[in-house]
Amino acid sequence: MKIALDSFDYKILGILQDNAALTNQEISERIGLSASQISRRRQKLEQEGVIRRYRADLNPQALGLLVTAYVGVTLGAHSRENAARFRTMVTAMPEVQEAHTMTGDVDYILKIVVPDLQALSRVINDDLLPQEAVQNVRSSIAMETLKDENRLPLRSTA
Amino acid sequence: MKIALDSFDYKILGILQDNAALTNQEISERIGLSASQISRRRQKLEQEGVIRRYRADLNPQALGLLVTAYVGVTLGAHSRENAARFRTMVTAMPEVQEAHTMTGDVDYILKIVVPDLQALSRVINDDLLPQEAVQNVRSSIAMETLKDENRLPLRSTA
DNA sequence: CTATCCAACGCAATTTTCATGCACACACCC
DNA sequence: GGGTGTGTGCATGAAAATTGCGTTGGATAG
Repeated sequence: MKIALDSFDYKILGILQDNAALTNQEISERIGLSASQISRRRQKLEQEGVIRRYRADLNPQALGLLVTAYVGVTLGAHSRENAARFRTMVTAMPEVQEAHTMTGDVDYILKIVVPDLQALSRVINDDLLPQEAVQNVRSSIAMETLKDENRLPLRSTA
Repeated sequence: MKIALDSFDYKILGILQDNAALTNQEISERIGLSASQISRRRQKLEQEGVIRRYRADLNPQALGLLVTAYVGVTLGAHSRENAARFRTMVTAMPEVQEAHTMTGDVDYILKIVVPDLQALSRVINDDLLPQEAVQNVRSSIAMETLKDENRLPLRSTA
């Protein structure tokens, strides 16, 4: 199933990506399309899976989550089961916001958000390092976040 | 101004963080508080800045954004202006989802999302490397994303 | 122990927003 | 030229959010 999006769809996505609290009427006024059409197009986009869901974007500072860190994990040449266990574990850890397998010298990169450095240390020493599969862990702490919008770049063409 | 949150607030935040499309009535049923109170508490949380905004979470695959990369940037010992220019530039680049200044041997980590490897190469060679301040760039590509929910870990206490 | 106060609560009424049936317009194909 | 299909705006009915209001419960002071 091919998904065809026109420029109205892109405009709607671009707006909703920044502010999903706008009413269809407000979106309507910004892009010059009736509110009912906005509604129908949104339904389509949701059904097609282009819009995965709607989320509240919380302020980490206000919640006492002051430390963001990127942790590079290297796995040893271990059993498939241990590696699988590592992935399951990491996926289930609430402090881990993102986890990717990477090309290059590091196998995994984890984005971790915690209240303070002590909590980071706990996560690394108690949760990550004890795992069989883990050979090495290198963490780097974000001192200042310049940008963290997780806004996808929508191609302007079409 | 100290922000005091009780367990109802945490429950609301936890739910909205996963699904902001739920009605107050539905949230009400899940946590045992009337819909009108959910509404009032949400207003308070929004006003206090705990809830920053509501966003549509888009599917990168469906939009042809197939490549996620983490790029570590090292700055040379250059002028303050060049460094500032770098930060401005990076903040304005749509492909850059996140940008953090880091502790350790790398000055910045950028999370970049692009359609393909060619586009990544373009970003690095045309946008990043030509900058005065930039000394070195090392990129690592995400082969598989295990987790990318950007869900903050809300402390269960209180 | 009781009176008072204040914040939080639920209910119900109001207002806003959403969803959909319907008729029309435009483009494309036969 | 006529028919078909997709997309559109308008208007209506349904659903949801918001808010006024009276009440409740817990803390504090007398």
